[in-house]
Amino acid sequence: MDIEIFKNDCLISSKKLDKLFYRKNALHLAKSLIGKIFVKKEKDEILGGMIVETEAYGLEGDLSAHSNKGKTKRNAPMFEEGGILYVYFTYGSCYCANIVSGPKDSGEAVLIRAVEPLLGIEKMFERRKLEKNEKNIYKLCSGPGKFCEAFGIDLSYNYEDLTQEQIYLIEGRKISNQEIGVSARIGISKSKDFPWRFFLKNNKFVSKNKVVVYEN
DNA sequence: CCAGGGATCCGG
DNA sequence: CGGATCCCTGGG
Repeated sequence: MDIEIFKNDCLISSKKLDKLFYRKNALHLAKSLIGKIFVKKEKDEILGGMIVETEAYGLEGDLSAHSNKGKTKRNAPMFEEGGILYVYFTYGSCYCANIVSGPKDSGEAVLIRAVEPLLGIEKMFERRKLEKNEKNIYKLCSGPGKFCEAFGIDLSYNYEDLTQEQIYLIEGRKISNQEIGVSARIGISKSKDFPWRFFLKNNKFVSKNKVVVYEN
């Protein structure tokens, strides 16, 4: 079963991304994930959204990465080969989803910080317990915890293989380098100034715009 | 701005 | 063990 997504009346390529796509390092992956479509198939529903904001974690010298002090039970997915999900629970309230990158044992991942909802929007309003109106569309997935809540992602999706049928990414629209903004990552206290956050410029679905933006 | 919330990690 | 911290969110 193939799916079709229309955005601005243009059919977006539905080519599923393969294992090789996820093997690159987290910084490179974080940037190339912008514009890709995250797809989750449920029992009687398909959820989809364009990734508009990401952060890279776990490369050399990154003190804020969960993997920075070696493998533990929680961060173990980060040490798998790229192409699976790493989901964790934080602040006693929400889940965050990362896409594991690089070869096995590299300890790298990319946090999905925001997506632009495209499919299954009704369901997302339901899960996020938001009144359905124009303004609230921007609150559905504009943060890592919000995204997981809207898409129904919890610990049962930890280690989920993105080359399988339930959750995967498709090609989406081609994004040029000039369309991608760069900044420091949000909500961390170590390795604060690393310019490892990427987002689609002028997109209303990114989580925060009030951050220092670096030259790309 | 701030408090809630629970898992995880680290030092004693 | 306890206490601090945390890739956050929602409500002032």
